[in-house]
Amino acid sequence: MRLGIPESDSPDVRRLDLFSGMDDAHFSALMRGAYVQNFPPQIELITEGEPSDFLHVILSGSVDLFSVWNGRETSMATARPVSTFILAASIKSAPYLMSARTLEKSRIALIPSQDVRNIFDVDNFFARAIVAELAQCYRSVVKTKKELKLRTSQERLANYLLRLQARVGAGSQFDLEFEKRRLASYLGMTPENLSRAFRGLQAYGVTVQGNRVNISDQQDLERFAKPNPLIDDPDS
Amino acid sequence: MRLGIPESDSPDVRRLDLFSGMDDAHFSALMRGAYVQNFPPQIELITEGEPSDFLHVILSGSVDLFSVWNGRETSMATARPVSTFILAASIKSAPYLMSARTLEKSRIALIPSQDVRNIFDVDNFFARAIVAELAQCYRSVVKTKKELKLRTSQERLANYLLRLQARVGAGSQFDLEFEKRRLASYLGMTPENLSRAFRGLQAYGVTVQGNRVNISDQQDLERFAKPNPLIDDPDS
DNA sequence: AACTCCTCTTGACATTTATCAACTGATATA
DNA sequence: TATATCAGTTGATAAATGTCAAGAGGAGTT
Repeated sequence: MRLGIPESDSPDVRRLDLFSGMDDAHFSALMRGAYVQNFPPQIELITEGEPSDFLHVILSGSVDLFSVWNGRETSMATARPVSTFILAASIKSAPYLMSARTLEKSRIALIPSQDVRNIFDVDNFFARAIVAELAQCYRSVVKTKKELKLRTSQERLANYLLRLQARVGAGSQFDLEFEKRRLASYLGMTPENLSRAFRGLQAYGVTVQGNRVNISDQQDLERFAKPNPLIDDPDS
Repeated sequence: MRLGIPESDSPDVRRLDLFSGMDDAHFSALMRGAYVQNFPPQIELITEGEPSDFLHVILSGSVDLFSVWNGRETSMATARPVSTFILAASIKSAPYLMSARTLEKSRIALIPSQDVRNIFDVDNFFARAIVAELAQCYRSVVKTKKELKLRTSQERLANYLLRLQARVGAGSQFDLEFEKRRLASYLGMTPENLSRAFRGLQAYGVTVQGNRVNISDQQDLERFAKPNPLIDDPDS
């Protein structure tokens, strides 16, 4: 761990929507108080309920945001480069609502929440960017909550596959982005049920071998999945 | 409908966290472009997917925020006085993700989204308040999503009752705030299942007659419900 | 009182989802 | 080569939840 973000990482952070419009001096001030650290896989970065002292920026690797209650655990979201997470908790100085653990070797910048709040007060571009980011996060959770309440597990899987396909810009073949047990948890079902959901989607031309997904009849799958921009579009 | 918010309503709006800290001139500017309107019950104020031209402030009555997909409908949240709704869509100029309908006779202020964005740029207090409000909304959805994924329907009902009891500051007896069919939808279950969940909670000292709820053994219910601040506390 | 409308409840049943245990297949390792 | 490990799958079964149809109980109306 070292104080101040090294030259090599700074441009990656700067490029984020959250930081791209702000004043140079303000950005430098933010970076001066920040750390960058490399973490091995499966490290718990954040535990829900703890005070939120840092805004996290993931530079490489990936991070699972998950929650626990009464001995049960569920995956809430995945953070990937280059983006921030737990912005809301940082801004409010409120305890984290979700825990975070690295899924793979990851490089992460930690910016003191107090610095974020200070710069927020003096930089209108930054303030606007924070608002945009928060609004984006909010709408993203609303969409996943809608999906949970309105779709069966098989429908969630079908639409997830279509979203993944669109995101990686793939044709009929692409790879799952992480292990199936986590995908199951993310989609709100058990691993056993995910297997059965995949098998059920064979009727609509979906096959899986290991991590490889093949969609043989796009139209047919879409007819079943009924994707909707107000749930499935990442923006909008 | 009339242009400009009347004297009688203005203080109610001003009192909101979102507006309480801002400059007088800026507040007046916001109010000048705003409407106030009275709506009868069961009026659809907003339809999801439409462009978000106004920030809504509910002055009296109550509003149901709900969503639809593939012929299914679910209640996502209830807006009550005095608070705003669909702030995120207004800020982003993005389409509404949820529809809104009045549950009862309601008085609602409509502030043009463009005005909100303009004042945001020149009033730092207002900007900070918007960020705080958005962060609050975000955390609120995260909590309800956690509850959906981690709790069974009976557990959700038990914890909902405890939250309602705390909110209305009641002892062992209090009234449900709206009809059971909507409560069921809000909690993510069918009306039939809500009935059975209530019956199941009799084992923990909960009885219902009409809208009247009686909790005869607080400890026992809490032992079953296992409320958790990171899901059930409205603030934090 | 009789009727209507409505929400809520109940019972029977179907579907969905979870649980548990066993098994498969791939990978790594000794 | 044998073995251990682990994610994933499968089957049997259980539990949770949804669906459908019928009935109970209120509130208002005629």
